[in-house]
Amino acid sequence: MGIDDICHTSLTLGLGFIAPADDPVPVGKGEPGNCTVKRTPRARPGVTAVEPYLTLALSRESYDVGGVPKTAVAPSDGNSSDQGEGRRRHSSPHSTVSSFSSQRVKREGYLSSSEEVEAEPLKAADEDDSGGVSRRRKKLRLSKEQSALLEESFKRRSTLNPKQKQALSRQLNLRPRQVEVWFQNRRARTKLKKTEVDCEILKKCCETLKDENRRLQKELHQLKTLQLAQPCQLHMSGRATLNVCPSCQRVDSKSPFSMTPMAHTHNRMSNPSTAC
DNA sequence: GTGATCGCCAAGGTTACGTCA
DNA sequence: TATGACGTAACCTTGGCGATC
Repeated sequence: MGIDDICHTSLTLGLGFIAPADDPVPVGKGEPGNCTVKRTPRARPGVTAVEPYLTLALSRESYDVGGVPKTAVAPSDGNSSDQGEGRRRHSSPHSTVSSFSSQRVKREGYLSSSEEVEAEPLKAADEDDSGGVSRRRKKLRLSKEQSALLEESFKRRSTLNPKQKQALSRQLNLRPRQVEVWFQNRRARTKLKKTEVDCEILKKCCETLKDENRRLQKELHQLKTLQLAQPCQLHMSGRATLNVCPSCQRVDSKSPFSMTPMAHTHNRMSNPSTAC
């Protein structure tokens, strides 16, 4: 299928299709209360409601139980910045066709009735005070219970497979996408925190090494001075030599004239992390 | 075996909202 | 009460990787 074909398909089957704002569609067949939600594609600022987006379903029969076109790419959840992750993702490695796929829709749980968990956050985000279509995303504040459960899950595993995500989203009464985003952000924060901790450790390590270096330089200087003052004592046997580490120039303070190599010193310096 | 596609993730970043001092 | 700082939910972009077709 070429680009032209795709374009024709979009025009023929889906261009300008908008679920009527006053036509709530049922969501969540098995959900308690069988709530309804206005799944209205929200317009971008300055863009009319007929902004083209793709759908292959024009009739109500083509909706799944979640009330969402099974193969449609709706304009995601609506505000200007979060338009169509599925439209833009993999723009480089994947083709235009691919980026018009239903990735985002699937992620949002639109494709599968089993994935449609709840829609209240969407509903809240869909309408402004005047009952019209809001262009702002409604930020959800997770409850303490939700946060605790998410944290607990994150402690067990920092990534979720689709089943786990689904189960967790049901348990939390959140959309799978929300669980996914939470885990992504959580992983990012964890890594950032770890990086900060590592940075502090390295700073301390660096200071320690600087101090040690200064001390060793001083020690070396003293020994060189001593060597100049008493050369015969340092070459009494003709075999004894200063035991100086070639990399850090440290002299074995316990036995400066030993014949044994300073393996421990080399190891310490070649692996700075063990030095701290 | 190879290429296209898909799904997921990481990394690095932005935006917008809620909270609090 | 207004405001700025901060935390964070939600999202974007680019790119990598494994699985599948």
